Amino acid sequence: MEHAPWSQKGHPFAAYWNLGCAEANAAFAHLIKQLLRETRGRCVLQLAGDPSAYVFLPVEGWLMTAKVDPDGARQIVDFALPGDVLDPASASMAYAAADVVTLGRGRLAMIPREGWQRYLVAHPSAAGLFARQSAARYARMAERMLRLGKSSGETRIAYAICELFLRANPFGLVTHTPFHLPVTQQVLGEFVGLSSVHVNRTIRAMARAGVLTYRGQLDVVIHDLPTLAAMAQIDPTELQATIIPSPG
Amino acid sequence: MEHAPWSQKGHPFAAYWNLGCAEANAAFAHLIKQLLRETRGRCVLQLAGDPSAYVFLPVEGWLMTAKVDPDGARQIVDFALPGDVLDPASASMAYAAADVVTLGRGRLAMIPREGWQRYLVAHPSAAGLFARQSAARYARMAERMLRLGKSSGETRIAYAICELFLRANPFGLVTHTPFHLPVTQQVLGEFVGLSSVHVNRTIRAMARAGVLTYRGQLDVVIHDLPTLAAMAQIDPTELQATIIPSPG
DNA sequence: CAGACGCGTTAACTTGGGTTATTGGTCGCG
DNA sequence: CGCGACCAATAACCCAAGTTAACGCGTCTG
Repeated sequence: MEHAPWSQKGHPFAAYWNLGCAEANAAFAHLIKQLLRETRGRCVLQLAGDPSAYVFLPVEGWLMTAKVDPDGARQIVDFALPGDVLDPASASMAYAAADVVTLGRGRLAMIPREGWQRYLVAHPSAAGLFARQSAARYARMAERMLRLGKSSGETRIAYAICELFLRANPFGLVTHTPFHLPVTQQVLGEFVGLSSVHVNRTIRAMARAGVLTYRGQLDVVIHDLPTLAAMAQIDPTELQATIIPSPG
Repeated sequence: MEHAPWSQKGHPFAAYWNLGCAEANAAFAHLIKQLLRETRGRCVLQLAGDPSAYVFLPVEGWLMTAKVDPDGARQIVDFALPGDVLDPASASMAYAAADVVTLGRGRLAMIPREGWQRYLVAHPSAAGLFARQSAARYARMAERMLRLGKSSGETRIAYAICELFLRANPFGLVTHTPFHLPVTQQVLGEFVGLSSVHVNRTIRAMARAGVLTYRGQLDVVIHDLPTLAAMAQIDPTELQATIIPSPG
């Protein structure tokens, strides 16, 4: 196949949006070609309540959608990993329901919503993939709401790590080898609804129990996936099937 | 306009799915005509993890999507009110991400997912409304995750009542008059992630403060919407615009 | 009609996790 | 190089919400 500008061997992004149809791939490449931009640091792309004209497609690095309450506390609603298409629209479609923020350095495409919708209508295989992504996002949010509402801090954190581990490694459950988790303990706390202090307490306890280790600031090694999965109250294979959209 | 079998004056359901196009309305009526069924009591229509072939459309009464954890604790993920279309699919599309359960007596249509998708492709105005509904659901879940992760019990309960009040009254913010809230305190607790005891404590306190009253078991009268909205940390008009899809 | 059940209500006691504060390490930058 | 910013780590204290238990009421049902 033609080597599209956004394609990269072994990269989740390329695997997701290779639709096995040269025409659709070309249309996709054309859609995002002009729109790639670099990001670094924490950078707000969209504010909740502001007019919303774009969908966001991270190519490298992660995005997050978040909401901030009047006291300044922030809740992360979902992460978008490379290949995910993130539409922050609220019920009115014209305004955003949540903030969109970058995490560290990366590249992303901002695609005008209308262009994106035309692309979906023209390419049913792309529409199918987007529908699977949307269903996956719903399943993830449901799963996380269960943890948020009913589970202990340990379970919430174990679940979050499992989810992000599965999403960051869509091709297999590789343990004993570091995977990159570009979130500080503060951010992890904003994701699971705990203070950063309690995140720290809990992760240290998990490390002491031999479940996982940090290699440097942002790389995690899972030593004992069965125990981690038990803490998270999930079955890894099953969770993968429900929250990871099958590509192409 | 022709009086379709599902149409009913002043009913939210009819307002949502009157697409202002006779052909689309007829196709819609045809789609659900054969599939209406009555429900009563708590009744499980779909189990998480089971094969999922239908989307659910309540016509009278509410549905809920929920997840149950290994200890038997339940978290309600979202409610579906008359006119909402509820697709419980997970990432794989073939299995359900959550349980679907009825609340009390009502009527609903179970539409095979494929038929529903064909209908959306054939009728862009319906697809547009469905997209707005999906965006509204996302906005609601984001808003609720913020409360679930970061807010006090009082705020969560006030928010839940505001959300359901707005959704149950899509045509205006009518206070001082009872509206029907077909959920017990137990269920409300499962919605906001609190024990039923704490839900009771909090609602009694709100009643003592003159914010709202119960008329009978399931009908609520809001006396002081500004205070309730302040407790919920929202602006009612703004919230309405972000979580209620505009009809037709 | 009597029993059982579900629901609302309240009280007494316990605990998980928030809050605040302090220390030390590491990175980026003037 | 030294400063400031950010982050991990840990301790001490406290409170919001969970848990358990008990009682009353309405309603379904055998």
